[in-house]
Amino acid sequence: MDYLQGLNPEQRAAVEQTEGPVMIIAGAGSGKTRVITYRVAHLVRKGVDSFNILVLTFTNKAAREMRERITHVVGNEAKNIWMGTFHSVFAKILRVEAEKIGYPSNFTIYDTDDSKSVLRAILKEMNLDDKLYSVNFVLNRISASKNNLISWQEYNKNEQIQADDFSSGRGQMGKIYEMYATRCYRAGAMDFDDLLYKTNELLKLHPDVLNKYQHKFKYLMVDEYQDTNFSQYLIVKKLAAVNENLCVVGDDAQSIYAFRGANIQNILNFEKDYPDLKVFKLEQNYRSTQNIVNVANSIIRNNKDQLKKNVFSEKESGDKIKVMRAFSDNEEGKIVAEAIMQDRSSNGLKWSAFAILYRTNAQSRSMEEALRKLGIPYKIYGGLSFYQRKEIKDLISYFRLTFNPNDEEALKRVINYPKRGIGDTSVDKIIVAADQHGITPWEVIVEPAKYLEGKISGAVSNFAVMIQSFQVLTKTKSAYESALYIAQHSGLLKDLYEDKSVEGLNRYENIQELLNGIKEFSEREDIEEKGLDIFMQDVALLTNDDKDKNKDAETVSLMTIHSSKGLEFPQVYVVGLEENLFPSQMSLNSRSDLEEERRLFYVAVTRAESKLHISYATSRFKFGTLINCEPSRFLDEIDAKYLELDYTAKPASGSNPFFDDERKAWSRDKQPDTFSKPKPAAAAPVKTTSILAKAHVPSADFKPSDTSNLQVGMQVEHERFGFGKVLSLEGNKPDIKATIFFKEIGQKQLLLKFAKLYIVQ
DNA sequence: ATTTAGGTAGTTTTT
DNA sequence: CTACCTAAAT
Repeated sequence: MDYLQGLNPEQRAAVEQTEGPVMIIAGAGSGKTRVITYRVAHLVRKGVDSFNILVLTFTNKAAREMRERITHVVGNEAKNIWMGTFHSVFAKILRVEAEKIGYPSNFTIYDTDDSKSVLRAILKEMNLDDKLYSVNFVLNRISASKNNLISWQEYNKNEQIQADDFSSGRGQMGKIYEMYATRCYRAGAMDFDDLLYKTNELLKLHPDVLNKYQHKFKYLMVDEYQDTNFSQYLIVKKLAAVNENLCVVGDDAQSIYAFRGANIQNILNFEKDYPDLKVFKLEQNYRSTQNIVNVANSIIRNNKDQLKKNVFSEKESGDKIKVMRAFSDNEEGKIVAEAIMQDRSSNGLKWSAFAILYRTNAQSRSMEEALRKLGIPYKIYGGLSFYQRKEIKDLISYFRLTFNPNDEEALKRVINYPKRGIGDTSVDKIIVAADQHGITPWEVIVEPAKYLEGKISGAVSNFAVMIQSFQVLTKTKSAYESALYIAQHSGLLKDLYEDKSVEGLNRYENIQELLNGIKEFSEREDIEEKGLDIFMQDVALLTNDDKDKNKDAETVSLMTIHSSKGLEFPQVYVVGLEENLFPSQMSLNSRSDLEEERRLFYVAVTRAESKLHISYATSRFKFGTLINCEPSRFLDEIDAKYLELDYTAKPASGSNPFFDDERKAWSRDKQPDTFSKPKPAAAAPVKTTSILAKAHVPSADFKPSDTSNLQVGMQVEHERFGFGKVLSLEGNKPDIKATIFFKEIGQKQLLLKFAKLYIVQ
C-alpha cells in the first residue's frame, strides 16, 4: 500500500473510505486526480473486481489520463474498469440495449452541426421568423428540455412552458421539438443529449436492464460532479441505488458550465439524497503560492451560493499579482508579450511555462499579433476540432451512411459530393416523397420508380448502388481496407487530390491522417473486432485533444479560461478584465450568472503556480467599433494588499486622437488606488457606423416591365436597388448587359434577361 | 447547377 | 471585423 504514503491525512481518508456514499470537495490544486486514481487503485487492491467499477469523467482526456495512472499502480487490471465520459459510457450501453427502446444498435450519433442542420431544415419548412427562432436558440431550448428530461409530449402539455413560449412569441417551439425528435428517430440518430436522455428512458422503462447495471457497477465514481446536469444526476442516482457505493468528486467553486445545463445544485444538495454521506474536504493547495491562493479566496468569497471551505497554501508567499493597464486591445497584447519576453529571460523559463487566458476566443487575435511581432512561439488551443473539419465529416458521412443508410444528415452531405449531378432540386424531391410516404429518403433512393413521379436521374440509382456495395464490402474487410476503398470509390479522395490550392492540400493531408488513424485501429491487437463499424461507434464523441500530437511543444499557450480548466502553468496572464467582457455582458442580469463568471475568474487565477498577471484595456474594438472599457468589478473585489499595479504602459503616441482624453487621465492618475472610475455610461460606442443603403422598398404596384426595348437614359426601378437611370447598354440579344446608376446604391451592371426592372419613363 | 455577393449575428464548450 | 449562411447572379 505504498501509494498511500504520499497522501495527506484528508486525501488518505478519502481514498480509504471505499464504502457508502462519499463526497470529496476538492479545492483547486488539491491533488484531486491523485485521490481519484488512488481510490480506484485502492478498490482494486482491496479485492473489488475491476469489472464492477465505473468511473465517469467529463472529457475523454481525463478518462485516458486516469486510466494510465491507475495502470501504473495496479497494472493490467485497469483495463477492465469502465471508465469514460458519460456520453461514451452510455453510448456503449445503448448500443447493446437500443432495440429495447426502438433504436437500431448501429444508431448514428448526431453532433451539434448535424442537429443544427436538422433544425434549419425544419425552421425553413415551417417558414418561421428566423429572428425569433434562431437555430441556436431553438437548439438550446430543446437541449435544455432534454437535459431536464422533458419529452416533446410533456413539453407540449406543460402549461408553464407553453405560456412562456407564447408570451415570447415562440408558440411553435413545441411543434419544432416534436418534429426534431421525430426526424432524429426516423433517421436512427441520437444527438448528444439523447445519449443521456435515452439512457434515462431505458433505465426507467426496463427495470431488468437497470437491475443488470446496478449489479454490474458496484462502485461508482463521478469526477467534476459540479458540472453534471439533471439527466446525468438521475442516471447516477439510479445506478447507485442498490449498493450506494457512490463517490462524487468536485469543487462547487469551479462550476463553470451552467450555460449548457450543468446544475451546481447537484453538488450543493448531494447531502439531501444521502444523509449518511461522508464528506472529505481537500483544502491544501499544492499548486500555487500563498498570494495566488489568497487572491482566489478573496474573489470567491463574494459568491453567496457555495460550500464552506478554506483553501490554503503552504508554499512561499510569492510575488504579488501584477495588474497591467493598457489603452487598447492591441496595446494589451503588446505589454503582455513584452512582459513574457522579459520574464522568460530574467527567470530562465521555457516558453511553455506561460499561458495567456481570456474570456472569449475573439481576444486571441490581438495577443497573437503581439506575440508574432516579437517572434514568440505560441499555440492556440480550442477552435475547430479535427473531426469537425468539412473533409473529415464528408468521409465519415460515407461511413455513417454505409452502416445506417437512414442517416439523413449524412445522406444530404454526400449525395452530391463529389459532384455527381444530383442537385438541390432532386434532393428536395426525394425528401418530399419520403415525407409523403412516411419513409426515409434512403428507401426512396433504393426504389425511385415506386415513389417518384417522372424520370429520375440515373445518378441517384448509381449512388444507391455505390452505397450498397460499401455495405457488402465492410462486412468482411478490416476498418482500414473498407475506409480506403470508400475514400477512393466515392470519388472523394480524387476530388481532394485534384485541388492543388494550399487548403486543398491540407484537406488531402487531413484525410490521409484520418486513414492512418483507422489503420492504427485495424492493427491494434487488444481488440477482437476491427471492422469499420466498430471504429465508427464512438468517433462522434471524439474531440480536439483526443488527437493532439505535439502537446509538449515549446510554446506559449493561448486558450479560453473554460478550456484551461484542469491545467496549470508557472506563469499565467489573465487578460481582458473589463466590465461587459469579464464579467460578460450576458451575465449581468442575474446573480447566478454573475456568480458563474466569478467562478470562472477563480478558475483562471488558480491555474497559476508561481506568478499571476492580470491585464485590462481601457478601449477595445468590438465588432468593428471602438468602445470604452471600464475595469472589471472583479478587480475591486481583490484585496489590494495582494496586488501590484503596473501602469507604466503609455498610450502609443500620435495614434488615435481618441486617446487624448485617456492620455490626460493617465498623466493625472498614474497610480490610482481604486479601479472604479466616475461612472461614464458603460461601454458607449465611440464610433458608430452609419447605416447606409437601407433596403429599398419597392412600390406597391411593382412589376417587372418588358425590357426588350430598354434605351439609354430611361428611368427604371429595381426591387432591391431602387430607382436608377440607364447609363449604357452593351452586348447582343439575349445577353444584353445594362449599366445603371441607382440613386441609393450607385452604379451596377445587370443582365437584362435576369434583372427584374420596372420602366418608370 | 454552381458560384459569388450580400446580410447578419456575434460568450463560454464537451459530448 | 469576420465567419457563416442564404439568396441572387451567372
